[in-house]
Amino acid sequence: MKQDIPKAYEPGVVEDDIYQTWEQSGFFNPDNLPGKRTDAFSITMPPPNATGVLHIGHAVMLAIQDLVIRFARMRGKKALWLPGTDHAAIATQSKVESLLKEQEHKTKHDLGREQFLQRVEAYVAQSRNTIKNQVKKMGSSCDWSRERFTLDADVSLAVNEAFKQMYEDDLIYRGHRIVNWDPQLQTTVSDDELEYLDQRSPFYYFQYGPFEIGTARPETKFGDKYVVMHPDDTRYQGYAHGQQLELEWINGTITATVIKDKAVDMEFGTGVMTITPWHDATDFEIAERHHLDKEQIIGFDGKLLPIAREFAGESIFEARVKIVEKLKQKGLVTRIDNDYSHRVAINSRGEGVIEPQIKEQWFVSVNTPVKKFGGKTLRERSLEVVKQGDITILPGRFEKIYFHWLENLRDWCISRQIWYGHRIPVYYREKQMHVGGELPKGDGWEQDPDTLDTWFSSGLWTFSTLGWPQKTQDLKTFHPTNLMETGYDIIFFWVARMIIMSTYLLEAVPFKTVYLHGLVRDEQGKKMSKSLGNSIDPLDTIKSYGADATRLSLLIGSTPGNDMNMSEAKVAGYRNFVNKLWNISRYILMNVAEVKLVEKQPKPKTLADAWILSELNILIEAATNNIEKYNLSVVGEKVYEFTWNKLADWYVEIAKIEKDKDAILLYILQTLLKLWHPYTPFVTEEIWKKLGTAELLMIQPWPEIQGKVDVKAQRDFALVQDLIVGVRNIRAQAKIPPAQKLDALVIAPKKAKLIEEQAAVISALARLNQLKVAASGAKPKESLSVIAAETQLYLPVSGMMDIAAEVARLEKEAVRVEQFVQHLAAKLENQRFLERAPKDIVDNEKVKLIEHQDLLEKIKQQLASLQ
RNA sequence: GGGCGUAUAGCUCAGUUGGUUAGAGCGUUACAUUGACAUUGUAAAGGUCCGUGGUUCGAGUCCACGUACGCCCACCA
Repeated sequence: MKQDIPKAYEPGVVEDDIYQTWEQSGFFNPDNLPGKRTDAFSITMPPPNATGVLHIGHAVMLAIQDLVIRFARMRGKKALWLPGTDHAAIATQSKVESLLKEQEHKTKHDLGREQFLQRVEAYVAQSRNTIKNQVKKMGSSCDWSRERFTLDADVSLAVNEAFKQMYEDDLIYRGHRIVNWDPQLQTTVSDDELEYLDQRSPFYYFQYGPFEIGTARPETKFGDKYVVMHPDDTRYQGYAHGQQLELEWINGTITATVIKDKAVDMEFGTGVMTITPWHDATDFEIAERHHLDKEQIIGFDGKLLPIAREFAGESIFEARVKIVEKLKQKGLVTRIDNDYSHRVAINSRGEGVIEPQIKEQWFVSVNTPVKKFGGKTLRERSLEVVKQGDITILPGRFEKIYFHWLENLRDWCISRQIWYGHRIPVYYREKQMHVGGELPKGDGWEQDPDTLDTWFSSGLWTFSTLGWPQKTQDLKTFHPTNLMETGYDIIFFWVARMIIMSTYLLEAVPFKTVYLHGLVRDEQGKKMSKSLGNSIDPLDTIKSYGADATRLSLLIGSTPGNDMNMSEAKVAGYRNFVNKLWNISRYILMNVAEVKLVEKQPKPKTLADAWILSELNILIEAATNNIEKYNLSVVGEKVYEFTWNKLADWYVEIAKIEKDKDAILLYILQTLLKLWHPYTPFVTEEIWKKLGTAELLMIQPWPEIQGKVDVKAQRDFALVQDLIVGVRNIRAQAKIPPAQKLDALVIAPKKAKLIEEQAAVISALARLNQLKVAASGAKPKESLSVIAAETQLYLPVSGMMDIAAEVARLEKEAVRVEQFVQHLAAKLENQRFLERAPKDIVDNEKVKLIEHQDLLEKIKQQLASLQ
């Protein structure tokens, strides 16, 4: 039955329909998969922000995870890819705040907590579907029936339970600490969410009693009554720790105390500094060490407090200038360095300049011994599971980075002063405190106004999505998950936190393998950004080139941990390939007598058959092994190479000459569609439909090797290729049209002794030339048989020149091969090599020697026949 | 300041515990081509594998130092 198949593949026409078919089949849900499936394979999708739009970073994550999960599904696993969205507390809240300001000129305080949160929820509900539909555009085969949102009731329950358990185990405590305070968003910001801007600003030197101190922040100096120096600093040996000095300062005479502490850098400035413990983390630590007073200078609104007297109520930037002026008048300014550059911390989620402040916050203690870890701490346990190999991080070098980070990890501040998010499950009534998710009985209980750091709930994501703390069947089946695939930029934010939470709460790792993909950059390797105008929108490329081409361009040429460059030209290139695959299929389907499924590998009848089937088997094995090892790019390249350079360029061409290849062509096509499916699900599924089966490709079993790899066929076919290409070149140089008959002769000699036949072709070419050059017109005396008769038709006199070129090429080749043979022979006589090199390498070299001696012999024969 | 990387063709990058005579895609050039392919084919040109030493029978691969670039972390007031 001949089918009418369009000449070009049009992704835009078919992709949405195919996705719908997949979704309706129910096979995204592992419970519906056919057959008996005992092994589970699960991936939890890193949840995109609910209010976001799909960007290229999501696209790469979806492409990789979909590939892996489709592979697992085809290999007969109970494959679950659990999708979700994240509430992204700070980002979402500030987005809604700015909308409110723009549209209604209101702040969140005008609405109040309850109303404002309703607005946020409405906004989230409306934009959540957008990203969900965009995820589908990529072809993501995730189980939407298990989709979770980080603020879902059951997920929140897990969050409260985790908090409670950790509190009861003394792993969560409340304390005063320096936090990064964002006066603009009125919230604390975690260390990981800080960004630094290089700034050039004046650096002032002031006279502070007998000392000269330097600062870039004069406005914090009101309360400075401790002067600190290094205990080993010989310049200040005359001053003793604890010594008190009377001195003139901004607002009159004060008493300063000398503190000796090793935190001071003797090389920096004058080696003396005053400290402001309330607004500087280093100073805070010094103050803690020596039990010094801490005074707040700057309010949470970023304005100076009454301690600043006449400057009270002014912003730090206004006050800075005035204070310097006042000190100048008092003659206390010794010099000003206008060329001082330092870094200013800002909130990466907003724009506020960070002001360190002391606040009462909730913390997770990473250094408290945990009973169930036999006294190990959360930090130590998290290090251990990776060191022991319970978790593998790809690429390996990130394990080092992970260790380094954990070894230096400090307590984790988990409270945030924003409204949107998981509210801290703690209730207060006068001096009573109740920890737990439910409002305690009785009147007058107030819940803590703060919310939890997003990463606290994200840390539970692999199991809160599976029903924990309930002991669900899903949790039992799918946890620990098999793969966590995410960008290397959030290894600390998220990956480490998941390991901490899961090892503690479940006493199990959250995942067995971590695959960290790189950043997607533009073709010059620059970061993509809207302002540069160099970003590629995956939704655009899907529209113009198709989801399959978009996926390929993200999958091939990308290795874990390394950034990859992306350009529209690259996507266009893969669109060409997808179209090539389409046309190969089109040709096969239109030219076979009967389209049908061929499950068993047909018997090879000719050299070309044996060769292509061997190549296919090699490909199947390489693809399977490498996907299992997450060498995803390599597999794409190999299958690509097979499809284009082996199947299309050679085997399909040969099939035009040799007949009776329907079964093999169909078998190869089917196998290839399966191999491609995890990479390019849409086009393969579309072609599969035309094979006359009602079953979906997505649940077909992954191909297995059938039959043996015929090494001899591979070697012989390589010679055939050389011969054909050589003859074509000769003809091309002599401007003679290609000869299909000649190709046919070489590809399918009538006799079995293939190589000899080829030699005969060569020798026939040479002989004919000689004869023609002789211009005698004499008939060849020896029987050149059919070969000569055929070649005669095409071979020109001028071909003699090309024979000379061929001889030159072969001679050159002979020299090179001979050199190599000598090299190998010498090596095999080298005692040290024989003693020291591993046995398999020695054997390998012996085999190579024989092979190359053989090859040299053949080249010599060819040469002889030409001369 | 501490840590982790990268340097291979004009461009983007592979190169698997050291073992052929270093590869691919794109681009360039030549030739062929209207075909299953307006998205095709065959080939060619193009390399000091950043530099200098070292280990080894053998180094793009391992080591040391240097140079250039990138990223992450950090308490220099």
